Amino acid sequence: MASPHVSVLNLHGRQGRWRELAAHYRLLLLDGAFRPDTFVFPVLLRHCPDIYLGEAVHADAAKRGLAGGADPFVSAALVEMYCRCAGALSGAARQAFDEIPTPATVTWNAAISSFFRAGRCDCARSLFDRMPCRNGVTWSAVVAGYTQNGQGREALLVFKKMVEELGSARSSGPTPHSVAGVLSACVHLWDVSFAMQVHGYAAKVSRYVEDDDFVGSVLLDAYGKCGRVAMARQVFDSMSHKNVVAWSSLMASFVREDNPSEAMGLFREMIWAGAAPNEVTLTTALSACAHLPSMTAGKELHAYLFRRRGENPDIFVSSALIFMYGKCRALDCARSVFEKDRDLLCRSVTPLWNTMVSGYVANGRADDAWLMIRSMCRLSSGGAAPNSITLAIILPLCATSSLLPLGKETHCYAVRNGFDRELLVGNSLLDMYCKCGEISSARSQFELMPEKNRISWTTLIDGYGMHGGAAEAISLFQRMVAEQRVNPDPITFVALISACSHCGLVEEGLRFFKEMKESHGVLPTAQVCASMVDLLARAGRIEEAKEFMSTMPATPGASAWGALLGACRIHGEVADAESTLQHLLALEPEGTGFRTLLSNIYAERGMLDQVAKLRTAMAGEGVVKKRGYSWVETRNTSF
DNA sequence: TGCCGGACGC
Repeated sequence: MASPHVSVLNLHGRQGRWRELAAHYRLLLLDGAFRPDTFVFPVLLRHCPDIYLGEAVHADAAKRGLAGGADPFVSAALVEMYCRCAGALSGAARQAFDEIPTPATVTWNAAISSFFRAGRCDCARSLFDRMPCRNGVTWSAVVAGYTQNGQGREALLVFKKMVEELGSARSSGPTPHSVAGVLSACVHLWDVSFAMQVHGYAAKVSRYVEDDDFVGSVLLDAYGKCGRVAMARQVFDSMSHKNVVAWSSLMASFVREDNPSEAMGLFREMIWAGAAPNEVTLTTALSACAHLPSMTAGKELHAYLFRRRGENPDIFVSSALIFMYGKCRALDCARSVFEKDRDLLCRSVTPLWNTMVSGYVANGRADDAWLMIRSMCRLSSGGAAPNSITLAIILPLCATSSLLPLGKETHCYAVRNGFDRELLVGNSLLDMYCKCGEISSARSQFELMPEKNRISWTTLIDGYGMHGGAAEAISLFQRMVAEQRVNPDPITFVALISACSHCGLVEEGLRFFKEMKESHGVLPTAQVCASMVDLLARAGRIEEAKEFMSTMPATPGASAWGALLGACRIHGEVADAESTLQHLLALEPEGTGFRTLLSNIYAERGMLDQVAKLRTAMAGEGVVKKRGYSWVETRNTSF
């Protein structure tokens, strides 16, 4: 008669209330008729919060003759508990598994998943390889396990192995779980062609994509995240039942590809279709309003939220609301949402503070951002501890205003709290030191980083380029290629070619452009082409730059023409400057900087009539040049 | 009555 007790214990466990669970268990023990059995111990083990209590439960189970492999379910739960509570350091989990004389398939599966959750891919794999009889759950557990541990390539290999062993018979073929799992791996790897293969394979052997809304939503999410929104839309349209995840995911894809109005259109379509949006959908819709940006649509959503939830805010939704108001330059509205929801949310609300700070940063209100940071640190007055995201928001502020002392103070905070070892913070520190001109500090920060990605390398290459260190930039790039841990992307080449450009190393720049396509498989973007135009034109090879622009793979944009105009100024090429300006004005009619640049070219050549004509024309069109300003700091006050 | 999969913010 264990079932009613198990339900009560499970209820407490699912709500994370171990103390109540343990109290209920002790109460049950007082009843002489109660015998803890094979159903009770797994519940106790699954929910116990730490290794000490876990060992106590283990001892209790042993006393009642249920441990040591006597019961397969208890043994599986012991494996799970030791993995969860002792993590990667304990052999107890492995020992608990080895004690089971003949594990059932579910026991193998549970143990494999537990090892993956503890990050012990090696143990999970050795169990998988030793398993006498695998089922569909086994394969999907291994695919998901590798994906969750960041080993997407391994997940793909296991999926391929599964297809080979099971064939494509519907009865024994891929389960919906394994298809969904491998698609997550494709997203991690950004491997859209494998996702397409999985799609084709699933379509051949089943109707999962159309009939299983879970698989459909994972597939459309994979396409969306890999930048194939049109394909995501096709999958969405083919789904016979569109669940809330499918709607939200497609909306998010539109926002990601900078098409927020399409996302809002989809949101309205969803409401008309009678589907109910949840917190995630609303967060995504708010994000679309922020990207438009549309205060009207955002306010409508705010009103809808208020009617719907009353006074119960959700941290994601509140954060999105603050972000939306910040993007609409309505910082007072953002601040009032922040003040109210910060008090209503009883949990840690650091993300809310972060969003508010980033709103001030995005609107150029650096002083307000710093005031918030200071009050965050005063936890006694209702602040929240700054985390690594906070640091990534404020470090660029130290860089743009060249507030090096504040940057260093932030660096110290990061070191004291262990955030400096995180990639995001490490890259932000690197960028801050580069922009503040402390290139040697940037270098030591780079060398100290335990983990580096493409952004780390590119940031430092760009930093050397900005400070005339083309030789260091080139040797750093060569080291990046030699180490083969990360691949360069178009941005890396922009940094590298710009470094060559600033030092007049035209031939090297041309060589890197050639290598980019031929050796690294990186396709030139508009930005890369603009840096090539800059390279040639800045060195006075204006004709070659123009020739490059007429043959370059991307259509020349404002940055390419702007680079040409800048070079015309250096080399006093008035006629070229005039024709270049016409192209720029066609692309950006509102641009005032370019016209000012041309007027400076006239002025430097003594062509004062032309200067006057241009200035009059600008005034006639109502074009006003933004006033430039510089930033000075003395005794902690900025001017 | 236990094993595997999904969407959102800073």
